Amino acid sequence: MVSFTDAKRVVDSALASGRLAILVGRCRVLYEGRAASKLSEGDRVLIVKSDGTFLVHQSKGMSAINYQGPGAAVATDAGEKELVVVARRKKAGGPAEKIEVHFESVAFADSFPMKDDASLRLFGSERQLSDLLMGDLHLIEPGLVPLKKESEVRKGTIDILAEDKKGNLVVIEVKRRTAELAAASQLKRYVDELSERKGRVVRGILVAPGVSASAHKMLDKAGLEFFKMDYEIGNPSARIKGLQKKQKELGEFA
Amino acid sequence: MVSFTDAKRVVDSALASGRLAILVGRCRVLYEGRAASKLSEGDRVLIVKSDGTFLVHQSKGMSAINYQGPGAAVATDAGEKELVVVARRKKAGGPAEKIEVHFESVAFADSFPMKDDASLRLFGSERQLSDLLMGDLHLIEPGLVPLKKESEVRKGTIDILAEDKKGNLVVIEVKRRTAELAAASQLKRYVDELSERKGRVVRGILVAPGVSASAHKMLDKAGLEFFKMDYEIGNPSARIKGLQKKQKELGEFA
DNA sequence: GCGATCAGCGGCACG
DNA sequence: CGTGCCGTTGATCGC
Repeated sequence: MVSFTDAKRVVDSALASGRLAILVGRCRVLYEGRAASKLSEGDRVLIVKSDGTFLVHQSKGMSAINYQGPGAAVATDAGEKELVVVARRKKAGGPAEKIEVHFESVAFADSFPMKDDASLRLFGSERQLSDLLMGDLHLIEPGLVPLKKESEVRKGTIDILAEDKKGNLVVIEVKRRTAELAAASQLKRYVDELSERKGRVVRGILVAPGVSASAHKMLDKAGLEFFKMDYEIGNPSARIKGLQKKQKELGEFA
Repeated sequence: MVSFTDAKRVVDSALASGRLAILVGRCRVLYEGRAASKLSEGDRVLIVKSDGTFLVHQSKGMSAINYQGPGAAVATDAGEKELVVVARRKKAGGPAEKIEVHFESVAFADSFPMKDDASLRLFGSERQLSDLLMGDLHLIEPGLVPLKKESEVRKGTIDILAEDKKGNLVVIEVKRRTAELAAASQLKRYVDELSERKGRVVRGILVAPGVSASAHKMLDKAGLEFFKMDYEIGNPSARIKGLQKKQKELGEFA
């Protein structure tokens, strides 16, 4: 058991010296900001990072039950009957936010210096798959050549803009997992905008490892296409295994 | 400093007895599964929950840099030069996943019993706002009456299905924050499906505290409408402040 | 700063 | 189990 004043000192000194503080104890939590929440008494882990990150974890589940992102101002108040740790934050364009953690007992409190200059190297992101695909557009369809990557249109960013052998513009949207309705709608937005701006037919191809039934139907109706893309991810690499044309030219492209 | 064998014991016994384990130390992390990642040496916090949840946190940022959800099988291996903690998991329909945390030193290791039966009560969710709105549809438009809430259609779930005074079906989609292109597309999917199934014109209203310019334009083009909804969130309540009709009947509904 | 999108999204609810 | 979608989404990138 840790006294409230000791626990307060741990958090205060951690904040002052850029260390990470960990508290474990019985507490209730109040949140008010973009939404509001109450969590009654229970044992939880509180992590306070030097950048203001504030995380309350319960005994189960992956997500913090209450949290505040980098930039939060953390204050402590040790009373007779409880220790209160408060995180306040004003996000740009949003309401003021506040989390109060009321500890009725603290089982553990300590802080740790955290030297860490490393950043994650991730393999298999959509962006990386899209890059790989750029060099292999002929696998999707002979004669398909890339025009531009990550082309900005008013309605978002087109993953790959290409041209087919007939000279048609082709919008390619890549998904790293099964494409659903939202992905089909997204592709349709790009194709609609581009076709309207160019005043001619624009093809659209959704490239993903799979597609949901209703997304596929929606593509059909809109004259858009789907290509199944398989890929393998190792460490440290990602590789597109091969592209199987599952469906071709559903619409007519004069 | 904690010995590798002691740290291993902490994790093993925590897993055996349903406690939550916390390790702090210098480590590198390897991940391979749906994607793959490498993170070189640095000081991190590892949390292992009794449900298999596995979280690696760096000194900054809100999100765990590597993680595994509930259900992961955690194993430890204390060697001469390092302590390895591995989490494995096979998600349904997904590839096998594995995280390896290689500790070269452990600054802290302990486990804690976590009694916690409380669950979060959240106020101001979209669902709640939608419920509030159901009782006040006349504020959006005189004569608007609710037909159904959370109505399932093939393409998703319609927040509120209503009927206007002319007998037109009205699909209402509620967003708790500024509506963007995706929200407009979502509404359009519902309206298109319903109008096709019913064989008659169906109105669609996007209700949100704001709307992006391009989303608004897209609504216009599709003959859909937008209503600005303001709300207040207190603890423990959420209240829709009042509805101002910002734009009415952009399309023609014979 | 707004806006659009990705995320190893996670989580939930419903078919 | 797939599918859709909300989330206090967070994080990123381009304008």
